[in-house]
Amino acid sequence: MANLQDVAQRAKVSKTTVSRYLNGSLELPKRTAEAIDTAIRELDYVPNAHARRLSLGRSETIALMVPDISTPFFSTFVASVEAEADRRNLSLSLHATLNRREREISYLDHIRQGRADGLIFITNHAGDAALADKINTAGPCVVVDEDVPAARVPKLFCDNEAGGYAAGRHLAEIGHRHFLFIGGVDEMISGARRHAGFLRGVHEVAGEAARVERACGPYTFEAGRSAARAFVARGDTRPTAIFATSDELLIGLYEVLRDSGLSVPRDVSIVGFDDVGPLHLFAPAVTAVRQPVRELGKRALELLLDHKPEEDGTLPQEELLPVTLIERDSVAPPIRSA
Amino acid sequence: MANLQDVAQRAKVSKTTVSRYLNGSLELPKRTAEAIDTAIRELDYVPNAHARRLSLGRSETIALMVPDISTPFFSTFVASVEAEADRRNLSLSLHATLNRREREISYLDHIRQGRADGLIFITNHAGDAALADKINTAGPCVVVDEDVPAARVPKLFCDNEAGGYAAGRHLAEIGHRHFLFIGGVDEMISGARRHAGFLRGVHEVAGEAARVERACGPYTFEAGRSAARAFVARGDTRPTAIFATSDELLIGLYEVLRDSGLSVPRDVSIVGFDDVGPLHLFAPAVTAVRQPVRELGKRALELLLDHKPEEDGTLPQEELLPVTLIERDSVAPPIRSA
DNA sequence: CCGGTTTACTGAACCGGTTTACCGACCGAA
DNA sequence: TTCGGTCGGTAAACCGGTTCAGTAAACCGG
Repeated sequence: MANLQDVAQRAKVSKTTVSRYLNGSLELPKRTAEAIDTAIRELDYVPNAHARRLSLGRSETIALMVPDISTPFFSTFVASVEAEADRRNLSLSLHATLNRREREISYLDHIRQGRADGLIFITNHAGDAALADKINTAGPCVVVDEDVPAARVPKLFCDNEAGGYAAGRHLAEIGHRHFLFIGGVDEMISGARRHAGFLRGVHEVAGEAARVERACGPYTFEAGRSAARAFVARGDTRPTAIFATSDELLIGLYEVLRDSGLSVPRDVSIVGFDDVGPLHLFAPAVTAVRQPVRELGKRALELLLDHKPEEDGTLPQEELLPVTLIERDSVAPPIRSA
Repeated sequence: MANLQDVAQRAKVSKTTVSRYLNGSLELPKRTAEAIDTAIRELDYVPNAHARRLSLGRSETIALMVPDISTPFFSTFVASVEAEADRRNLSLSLHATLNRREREISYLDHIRQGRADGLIFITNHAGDAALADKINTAGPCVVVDEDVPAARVPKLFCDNEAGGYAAGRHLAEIGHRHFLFIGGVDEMISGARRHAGFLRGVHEVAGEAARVERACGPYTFEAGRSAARAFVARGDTRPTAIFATSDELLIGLYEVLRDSGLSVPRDVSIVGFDDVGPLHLFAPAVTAVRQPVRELGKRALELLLDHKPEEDGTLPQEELLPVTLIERDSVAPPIRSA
């Protein structure tokens, strides 16, 4: 393959000239410019990205770390980051961590190796100090969706508290007084904030009469199924409304409920969270708090690229994107008084 | 940041020694090895990936081009490729083409720039000669899921014909004689083969009595909706069974049917294709031909890495992965005789 | 004590760009 | 005639690894 030198030789100029001409740091008279253009065409010259990157010290690539790519939430997120990256002529290097710490840490080293100029980081487990430390020293990074508390980098979340609040109010206003909140452990802000918001919404409407139970767990199908099985097994002491705080939890929940003979929303009302999958086609269509996933992706990249490292000693900002409650058919007034 | 030279100096050896030691091309006595290890630790040395790549002439990265990342089918595919790439210590560079030729072509140039050592290419429109030419000259590449006819590279598809056949037989065996096939234009092998298989399956069971109509179009929600609207508008001359040949088509179809008052499977039986989304939770649960998406991703990378460029002049192989018909609740015998 | 082998390393070229610092020719003005 | 400035470039260092082709010293058998 032809390189700069070959082009220069053929155009009877120096490497420097060709390089500067191509980067626009040198105006050339028409004759010379044409000679170079011709040489490039004839040799089918394509610049070598590695040489360029080594020389420039950057990779024109940003890395994206997510727990799993195949879930609708993350894949939509990835798609929106990719679109924004492409708009800026950046490559996107994608890594699935499967929520495992050692993978997260090893990928963080990739950044230091120069494989990426910046990182958008999503984890789904409560971060620890070692992880935060890696993040703080890895280079440009933004943390999205779930907090890593000790990380001193820009952060971007959806408004989890407001989402929980909307779900809580909605269910309480329609008459429910006994609730099951599924998902999230308190170390994770999405769980803690959705829960706090839910409590606030419920109590604001229903006062102290309301009872909110909680089934903690990760945002997985299996956690949804297992919470649902426990729910079904309780018989008449069951809450009348469930807030399933992720699409996966909701799907697991739906699977078990559908097999259990319980009917939604007659026997139990349900509100979901995320609303990225085709929840409107489920039986019945699911009322859910919708996360602005595409905006999340776009904004994450903006934050990453526009953020200037702490000018003073202040902490980088934490930004919240608004959520929306989408009403469908999975919520109705309670029949039983539980 | 420390580089190889710094490490060498500190360990009182040469760059060469450190480099070869790290790459395992040199055995060292314990004392020297320890000196180097210590120097690396003390300087917090991390090798520079760009320098390494330039020197080695490869990028330890493979590129993946898909039309869209956010659909369940592609995101699952991406996830499986990523997993396999990670297992082999390769980075994955992700690109969404949005099915646009100029994007496909421009990304293909990335390969020649050395940004990736190989490419897994998926397109969703009938490829043309210019595209095939780019593919043939871009470097290591495999074409997956949909054909680019003139490309002389390994190809990997699911067994579309067998999938169509299974769907056709299944619907015919249960009593249907009048069908609507939705999706795919004939220039695309997935469409052509699914259609051919469907016809074969139907006619094998129902003989010449069977009528198969076809609504061509891309694999999109909107095409599904529009085919469904046309279907609903026909009133009593409607076919009694529909084969919707992608998850997106199926979802569009379901949306319109659900609003139209037609009931599945009483008024119309439906078989889908892909079966990646949570089709088992739809109302009613969808009978569908399942593609082995994860195997597709894993195998694609294997083909890419293990394929040696045409040893003789023969065309690289085309490989087919088997599909499965998953029976659920969207198929029943026809009521009306249409 | 000599020649050959092994051990333990090393110098310098090379990958292919970018960039700094500088140079020679020509032109217009003083 | 000489000085300064613009035009049109260029030589060479640099980015940070890998690797070919050796070499110096120790060792060892005869």
